[in-house]
Amino acid sequence: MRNDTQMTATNGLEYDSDDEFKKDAIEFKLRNSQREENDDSEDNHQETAESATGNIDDEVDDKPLAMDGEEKEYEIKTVKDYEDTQTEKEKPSENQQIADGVEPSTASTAESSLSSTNDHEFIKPSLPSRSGSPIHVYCNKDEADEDTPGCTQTRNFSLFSEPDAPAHSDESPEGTGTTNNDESSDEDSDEESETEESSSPPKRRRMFAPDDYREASPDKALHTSLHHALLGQSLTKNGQESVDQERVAQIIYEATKGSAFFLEEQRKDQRLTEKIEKILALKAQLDKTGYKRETRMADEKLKKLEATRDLSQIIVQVDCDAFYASVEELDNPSLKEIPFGVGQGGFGVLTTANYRARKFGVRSGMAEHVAKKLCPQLTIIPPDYRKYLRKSREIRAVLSGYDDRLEASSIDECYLNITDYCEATGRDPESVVAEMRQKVAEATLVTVSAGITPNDLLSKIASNRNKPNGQFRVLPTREACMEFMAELPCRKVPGIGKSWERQLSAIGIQTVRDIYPMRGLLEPLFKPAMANFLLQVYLGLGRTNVQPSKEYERKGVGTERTFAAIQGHDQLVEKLKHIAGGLERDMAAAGAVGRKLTLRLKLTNFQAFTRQRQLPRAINKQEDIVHFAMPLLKAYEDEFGPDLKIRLLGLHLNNLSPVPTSEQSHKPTSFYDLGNLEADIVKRGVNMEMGRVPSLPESEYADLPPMQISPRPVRPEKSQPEKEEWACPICGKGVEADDKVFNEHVDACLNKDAIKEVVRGLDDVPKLEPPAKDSEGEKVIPTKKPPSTPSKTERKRFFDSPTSSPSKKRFFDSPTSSPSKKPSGSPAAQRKRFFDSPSKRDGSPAPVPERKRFFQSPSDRAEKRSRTEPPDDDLQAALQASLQSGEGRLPPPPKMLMLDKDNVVRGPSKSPRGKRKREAVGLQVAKEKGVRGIESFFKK
DNA sequence: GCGGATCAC
DNA sequence: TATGGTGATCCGC
Repeated sequence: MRNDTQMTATNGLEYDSDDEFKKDAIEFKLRNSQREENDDSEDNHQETAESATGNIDDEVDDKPLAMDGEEKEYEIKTVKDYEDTQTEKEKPSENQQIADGVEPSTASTAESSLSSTNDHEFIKPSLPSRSGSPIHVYCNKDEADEDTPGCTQTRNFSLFSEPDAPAHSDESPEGTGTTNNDESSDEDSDEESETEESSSPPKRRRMFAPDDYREASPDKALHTSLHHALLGQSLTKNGQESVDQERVAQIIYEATKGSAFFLEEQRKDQRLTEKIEKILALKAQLDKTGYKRETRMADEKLKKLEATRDLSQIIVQVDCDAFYASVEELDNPSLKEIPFGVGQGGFGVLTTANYRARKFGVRSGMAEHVAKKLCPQLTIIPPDYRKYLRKSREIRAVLSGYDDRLEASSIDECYLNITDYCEATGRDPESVVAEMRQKVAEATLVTVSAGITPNDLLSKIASNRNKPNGQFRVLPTREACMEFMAELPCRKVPGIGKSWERQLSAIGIQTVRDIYPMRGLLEPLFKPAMANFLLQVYLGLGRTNVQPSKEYERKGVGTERTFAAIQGHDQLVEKLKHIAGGLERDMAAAGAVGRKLTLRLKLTNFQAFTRQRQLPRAINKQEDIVHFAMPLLKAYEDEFGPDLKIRLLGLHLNNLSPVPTSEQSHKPTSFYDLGNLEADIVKRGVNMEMGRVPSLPESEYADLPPMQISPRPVRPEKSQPEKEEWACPICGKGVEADDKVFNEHVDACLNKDAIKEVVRGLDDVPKLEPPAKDSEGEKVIPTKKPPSTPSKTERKRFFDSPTSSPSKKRFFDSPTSSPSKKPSGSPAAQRKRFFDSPSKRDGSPAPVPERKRFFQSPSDRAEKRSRTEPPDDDLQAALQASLQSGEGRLPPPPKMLMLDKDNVVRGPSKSPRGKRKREAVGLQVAKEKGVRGIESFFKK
């Protein structure tokens, strides 16, 4: 029954539709359009246009890099489909509780066999330390992974089957010389993973060990590491599981090789390699001298952290499946049958790709030209952020029925605390979430995945576990949480990216479980913050407070743009003014002024630099920005000379404080006086009438509500008259300094007809009454709001702002963390932010930070972009501007060395920075002059 | 405090 | 021909 629904005909890639996007879409019409992506003729080397570019013809092949039972997946689920499958699958299992007894060993054996048989020697075959404690399994469905104790998962419909096993086994490596050997053992591993596919954790089919380079020859090391680096950060995303990553890596490598971008990646990778070598040296030393004391200290730390564990909350993370792609498919169902990505086409990067495209190894964040090599028939359609935003709000409207204080962490992700809801309704979390997802699917036709656990960290990871269209629960027990984390490859942990993955791998930490034996080394080898973070990860701790994003304080506002290389004072200044203009708009929208200005630029060789200065006064106007930025620019010009050639320029303002109200409320000059999101939308509407909205370079937070900006003298705050009033960003009037009162007032302002009219339906989180009213017609979801108990409500009101993007900071901010941490924010923020203490949760009214105000900010970057945008000049910038979102982001770190080493050092300043910069110049100049030997250039 | 790096999305 | 933008944190110096 899994494939029933679909079976898509893959051919006829031609757009049959007349959809609007067709016009604008930049499509890379597949050359062999008649070819099915499934074409099995293995040896078809595409001799398509790519050949022009040479090199990789032999490696490329039009067939997907994975071929398993693909076809079924991509169908967009209709409500009907949903219901059908839903009933059969979920029904029976719901609530079914298969308790207990599965020996943990099940999992560990499966896992170890997996890792040991796999091609990666780098995965420790170890994993001995398994708490022998009995664990119980709580499964909902047949395919539930029995190896994940304490967890339950549900997949409602099988349209999206688990990524099946890869089938490419045979034609493995071959490819290019460098990388294969060591990894070539993967034939068998493929087999293995095939059979064990259903087993444990997310596939760990990484083809390149981040650090096995150490065992390889230098040359090979370079390639191995670099390949891995070039795979990009969305490697771990869904839809990639069955892809032959090695081949993908090879193609990417070939397509990238030699470019400026590539060279910079190499440089970065080399720096990291050196850093790791130092770490290893230190480790060797510690191994010799022993580190028992450190281990003891780590144990102490663990004990303290353990004491902060809070299992009382039910935190749900909801994540849309291939969001942008899904929305596009809704508009144009024919897209379901072809591999496509959302991007500007031609020379940008993809913001997302549908599952069909992912089969080819295409991922978000990937350069479009590279994606095209991986999948010649890939169609690229331009993004329509308004559309996504609308859909996003529809989804939130449904979700808000379960937690009206949900936290939107991005356009397609939300955190909810459904503790109250479950309590009030007496329902079980899983059925609640299943229902929630179903309602979302019915109302919006978009499927979402969810993670149900005691905290945000676990939920974030869990929601990915059974994606797409599935849910996964980790029971609120210490054992379940730890087991869940234990088997996880570190890279899956939010906060651990490419760099940390390599560093950890280097000292033998591949999975979270491996952290424990190394606990004593963490602090000495890494920094306290990271050490602390890792211990929390090991314990499976995370934050349990969920609150509207707007309650987080904003720290800075910035604008930057990439463009065709420019050079020369005049051009630089002109560009600077342009960027400053954009920043002024963003600042206006943010209702802020800043006292620290940062100028950032990227040379044509991709090396980036920043320089900042404190300002004599807070500013937010283009004129001032340009004025104060000029010296910074000048400094660069002086340093680099007339050869300074850049591809990106950016300006950022930090140390924000709200625009003086006097100033603020009296300038009806622009839409921004409305001071918020809605204003932007209004403006956008205007733009709309004039035609296409300039590519909104959306980014994830596009839809985030305004954040707060504390009044500046946050720190000292002496003379601050007690906060009796807060200024309403809309009407400018002072309002009682009470969260509730204030927000109500703001809401009221926002509801004013004029604005409301235009913006209707676009509220951050639409009110509950008319939930899905305008959604696809029929089904109106009666998302009745759960009667929230006062006490819990109080919990939610907790305001202790984690000063920042909650998702990041929390990691390094342990409850017990060192006192040193700067409270960045009002003193009130000094309190622990991320781990609510039980007492707080239970009602103590959140202490309101001093003079907290509700200032709007360009929370919605999409919109910001839309207004800010392409003042003619750079079309390119506009294109570039449109970016990523729904999914991954850019390529990661890199690897090997190249020039330098030695030389370069000469010259006056020996400061590392100076050194680097000169090197940069040298490179740039050398390149321009066609100088071959960098050394010689410098020496002369 | 600054500049570089890393990370998320 | 040719790899984004925004915001935030941490680290080394």
